[in-house]
Parts: sequence; C-alpha cells; structure tokens
Amino acid sequence: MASPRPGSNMSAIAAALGVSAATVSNALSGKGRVSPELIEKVRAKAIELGYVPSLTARALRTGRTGVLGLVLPDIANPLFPQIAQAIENAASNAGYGVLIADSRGDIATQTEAIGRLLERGVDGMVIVPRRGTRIADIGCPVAVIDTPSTPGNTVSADHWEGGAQMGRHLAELGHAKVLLIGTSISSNVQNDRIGGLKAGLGPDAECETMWIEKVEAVSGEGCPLGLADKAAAGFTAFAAVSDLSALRALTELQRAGIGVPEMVSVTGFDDLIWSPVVTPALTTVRMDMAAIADLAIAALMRAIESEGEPEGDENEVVAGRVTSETDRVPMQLVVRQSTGTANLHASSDARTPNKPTAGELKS
Amino acid sequence: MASPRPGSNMSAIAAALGVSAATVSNALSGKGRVSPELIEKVRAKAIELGYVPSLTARALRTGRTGVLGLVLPDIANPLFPQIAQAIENAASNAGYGVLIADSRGDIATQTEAIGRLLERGVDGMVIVPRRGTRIADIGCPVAVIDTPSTPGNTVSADHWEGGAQMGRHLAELGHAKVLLIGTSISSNVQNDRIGGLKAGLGPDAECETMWIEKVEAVSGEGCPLGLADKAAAGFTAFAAVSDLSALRALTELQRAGIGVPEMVSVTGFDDLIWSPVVTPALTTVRMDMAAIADLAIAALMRAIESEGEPEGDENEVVAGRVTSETDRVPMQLVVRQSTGTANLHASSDARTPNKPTAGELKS
DNA sequence: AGTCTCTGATTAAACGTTTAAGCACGCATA
DNA sequence: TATGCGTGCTTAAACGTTTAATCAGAGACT
Repeated sequence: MASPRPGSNMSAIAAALGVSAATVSNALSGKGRVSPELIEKVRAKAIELGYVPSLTARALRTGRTGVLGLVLPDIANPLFPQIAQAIENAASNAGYGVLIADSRGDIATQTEAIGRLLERGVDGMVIVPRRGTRIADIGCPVAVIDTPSTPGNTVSADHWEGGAQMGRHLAELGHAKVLLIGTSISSNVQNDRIGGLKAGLGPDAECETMWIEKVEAVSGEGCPLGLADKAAAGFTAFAAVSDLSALRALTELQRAGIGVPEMVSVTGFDDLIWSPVVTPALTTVRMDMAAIADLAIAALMRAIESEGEPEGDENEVVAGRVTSETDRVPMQLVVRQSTGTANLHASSDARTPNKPTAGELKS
Repeated sequence: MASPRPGSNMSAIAAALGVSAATVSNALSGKGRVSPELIEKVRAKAIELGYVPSLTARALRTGRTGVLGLVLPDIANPLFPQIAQAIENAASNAGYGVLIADSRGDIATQTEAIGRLLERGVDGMVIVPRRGTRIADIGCPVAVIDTPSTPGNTVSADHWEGGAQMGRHLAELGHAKVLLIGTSISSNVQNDRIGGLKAGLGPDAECETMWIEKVEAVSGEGCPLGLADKAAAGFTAFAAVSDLSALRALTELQRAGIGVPEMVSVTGFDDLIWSPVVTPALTTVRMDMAAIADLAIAALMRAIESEGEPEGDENEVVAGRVTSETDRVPMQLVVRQSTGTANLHASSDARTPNKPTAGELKS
C-alpha cells in the first residue's frame, strides 16, 4: 500500500556486496571501523544502485528530522520573500529543510502553528516575532530575529544604527525639520529605527513622529496622511520606517504636486522590490538578510548540536533560545533619487528631476 | 543521544491500560475492532499522558510523510506571500506540512531543489513554474499553478478573462488608445492577460504592447519607460500586467506632471500589498488565491490517495501530473482611483484628485 | 453437543536506519 | 605459549508506528 520509495535501501547494497547492512551504514557515514577498500566498494555500489537514504528512517532512529521551522507571524509582510529566501538558502546549505508556518497575524494561530511544527519534529525554529511578541519557552531550540534591543533576540539587523545612517544622510543634506513615519507604535524594530533616525539627525533637528495606525484608526484604512499640509508647515523630509510607508508618502506628495526630491525628500527602509523602479527611486536602508540568516542558522546548529548534553556550558543556550556572539548586522544606506538638499522655499526648479547618479550605493 | 521526544508513545498508553500497543493504535485510528468503552479509555489516557504521535514513525511505516513541497522558482516575486499563505493554509487544513524550496530563478537550482524535496520524501508538490518552464515527470504527484493555456496546468486564475474584465472596464471609460505594459514576453501568464485585455478593449481600440525587459536590455535596469511621450502621443490608458509595473508607470507619470486619473488611467494586476495605499490607489485585478490553493491541494490529495493503486482510472492522473476539473478560477476586478474617463486633451482639472468612492469592489 | 461465525483483543513483523556490543582473527608483546 | 589489543566485520536491538495474521471466547445455528 505504501508507495515504494524510489531507489534501493541499505540492505540491497549489503546483499549485493555480501556484507551486513550495518557495515554499509558505517561505510557511508564513515563512523565505524571499515576498511578503505570496502568503503570504496560500498560507495560505488550505492551510486550504481541509485541509493538514496531514507531521511525518515534516519529521523526515527536518531531523533533528528533535519528540518527547521520558519515562523513568520505576519506573512503579509513584504519582507517575507527576502527572509524566506535567505533562511531557506542558509538552511539548505546546512543540510536542513525548511517547513513554513503561517499565523496570519493572529496570536492564537501562531501558537497553534508552532505546535504543528513541534509535532512534525522540527529540530529547531527561526521565529520573526510580530511586534515584540515574547516567544514562550517551547521544547526546541529557537532563533529569534527581531532587533538587538529585544531581550532574547538572537541576531538581527542593527536597526538603530541603520536609522542613524539615514539620519546623518538627511542632516548632511541640510534637513532640519523632519517628519518620521511609522506604522505601529508597538513595533520594537520601528522604534529602534526611529531612535536611530533622531540620533543621526542630531539634537538640533526638529522631529515629529506620525504613526499610521493611529491616523487610520481615526480616518480609515488607506486614508490620506495629510502630508501636503506637513510640507506647507515646513517639513522638508519625510523619513518612513518602511518602504511601504515611504511609497505611500511619495505618491501622496507627488499627487499633491510636491516635487520629490526638489521640494521635499522621502526615505524608506528595507529596499523592497519596488524601491529601485519607482520614480524617483527610493533612498532607503537595506538589511543584509543573507548574513542575518547565516548567523541565525549557525546559532541554531550550535544549539541543536549541544542539545541533550548533560547541562554543559550554559552560556550559549538559555531556556532553548540561542544567542549569537555577533547579534547585530550592519545595515547599508542606499542613496537613490528621492533625497536631495533641503529647500525651504521651493522655487522654479521644483519640476526638474535630478539626474540619476552613477554610483548608487554608498556604505 | 537522540533528544527524547516530548510526551509519551503508544506503548506507554498500552502499558498504563494493560493492553497491547496495537490496540491503542486501532483505538486511536478507529481502524481495527475495538470496543467502544476501550476506545474511550484509550482516548482519555492519551490526553492524560499528553500523547503526541510520532509522525516520523508513522511516515516510516506508511511511506507517507504528510509533507508537501512548495516550489516557487522565483521567490522574489511579490506574489509569493499570497501564494505561500494560501498554500500553507490549504495544506495545513488537509493535515499537511509545507516544505519550501527556492531556486532563485535558476533552472539548475530548481531541479536540485526539487531533488531535495524528493529526498525528504514529500508526498506531492505544488509548483508555480517560472515563465512556462515545463516540469519533467518526477516521481511524485505534482500540481502546477500557471495558467489555463499552459499544457499540464492543474489550476490557476483565469488570467485571460481577468484581462478581459479590465479591458471592458477601460473601454467603458472610453479609452481607445491603450499602452499595454508587460515585463517578460516569454511569460504565459502575461501573454494571457494581454490577450484578454485586447479582447476586452474590443477590436476598435488601438493597442501597443511594451515589454519592459526589452526596454531595459537597451537602456539599463530601472530606466525610465518614456511614458510621458506616450501620453503626449495620445495614449489615455496604461494597462500593466502586474501591479509592480503599474506602480512604476504611475510614479513615472506623476513625476512628469501627468495627472492620474484625470489625464491618463493606470491599471495593474494582482492587487499587491501597496496597491490600496498608494495615491491614487490602483485599479487592479485580483486572484482568488485561497480558491486556487484549495483546488490545487484537493487535486493533490486525490492523486496521493489514488497512488499505488493498480493503474485504475487513468483519467485523473497523467504522468504524475494532476488535473482539476475546474482548472480556472475567476479573477475579480477591483476598481479604485487610478482609472477615470478618457480625456484626450486634459484641461484645467488635471490636478484635481477625484474623491475615493465608498464601495471599492466591483465584481 | 458440535460446528460456525462474529467480536475484541493479541502477536509479530515490517518500514530503513543507527549504534552498542560482540566476535574472530592477526599481530605484537610479555 | 599465553595474554593483550587493535582491526574489520557481524549480530541484534532500537526508534514508534501500522497492519496482517492469529487466537480465545461467546453466542447462534444445525
């Protein structure tokens, strides 16, 4: 009834060579004591017979499935492709598969999703928590990707420093009255970014923070943010904490006839898919997702490795949550066309786009 | 060495009740012959002991892992979150886990990724092929989500009809000279959408198709598309085949001082995350991803179910690729603010945004 | 009373691997 | 020559299920 797996098993190799299955196992894994010649013969026979090991059987015997769970509490997040790609890549390099769990933003569903992953016997999980949700201690190693200021964080981009880079960039361009735009006031990541922005802009800059969720709670989802009024009130830069908000700001300002970047500058975060192709292309700050994923997976590997050991060095694993020695990865400022010098009273050049610059990146 | 699984196993329940493990299995699965009272006692004991079945052991015995593979050849696709969410949801409703495989746009990597999924013993896979790639016959059931006009397609949105809806919408608004914007000429999905658009616009409409890949091959990535010239040449509507291209068009036009929708209309496809929040909000066509995922998973379930049967009814499974009887799911036109009546010579109202309408959706 | 059938359980094998323990042999050492 | 030891392999058990085969007992029929 069970569909016969393709290829053959160890017994087939063993039979073909007149040895025992255990020897085949040892030969292929290089663990036991097997003569070099036999190892070679086994390897050859394995290839000849198209042997593919049963990960299921191995999992049953060893208790390790070779699978990691990836929990993205807010899968609608446009960052998801980047994260998923980086994690999948790092995990598969480490020989692991990635099982996804979605919780559609709901906390209860998230718990249930984590439960399903546990039932499936994942060896560990990578969790990107939503809005600073604390992850309870579950029965397996967990790597948390949030922000360095979150307790229990394993590794993440240095959001604060990224904000500071952007703040300095704007300050250099002469912006002294800046509107900071975030979506949710309860997001640790966004608060870090805003903190960095303020620090980078310097103490003399006049900053105001707008939380889109609050505005929408009053005026409805997708409502105008009233940015034209802000521009009229003297704000010369709009620094959003996400490229999605930046895009929203950009189009709203353009629509109101306010030229970007001649009259006001607009910046975002994350270098999302549309950022390079909109007009003007968005100046933003990019995470090094590959590096973050590598560190997260590496920390997870260490935790899995040292699991089951008799309470050895306790400095690495605390309550199943792993930490990385380098827990913050630098962000990278990407200067494009949406930022320009501060122009308090925009004049006749308001409609003249600036030319794209040759070197787009600036560390 | 192996980390002891949490909870207990069947033998523990059996021992606690003084029965055999097989009886416990039968009781819980409802398969063998067990007295109703005993079934109840077993259930109670299972809960009491916090029993959680080992899916690994079950997989080893039955040959079914309860895991499906999801292959997204182009994970950078902004549609990915929608797809992943829908598939994960449908699969987990059916009791399946979802293992992701990314191939970063590369064909060789895709083959390798599929291989890894097979090694992991997935029971089936959902594949969203890139640009009409033919999926070779691999050793397990496969559901292909592409477009109805692709041979071997299992289920997908009716892209052609969605294009037709949009075409009719534009025609009703009086647009007779329309620029169709696609990215890749080799995409079946995009060609279907464009075909539908032309049909919906009617034979009298003057259409021109611009392929962004071709333009970029000459002028570089992220280059301007020269849409202002097109507008000057009398095009009153720009119908992109993806919201990403639509966004690119929208910002380029706005930047050039061309009012949307007063002077020209802009439309997209897929209702991506930014579409409702940009100004003006994008008129687009939405896929019913949940329905598509449900049908794909259902087809996959049937194929898995009937697998291993002695070449029975051959009408459902052909060469491992499953087909669904309803293989095309209608798309839904979402009218927002980026479309308006055709205005050949835009006059003084070019800068007056139209008010958001109350009822956003229109079937 | 003897045979048959149905019920409710048990026994045992199987899935494919890993791994601890054991065994036979050759070789060096005492 | 006996003791010890390292080498190269085998045996057997184990992981936790599922499932075919079997079996004891009870009631119904001839």
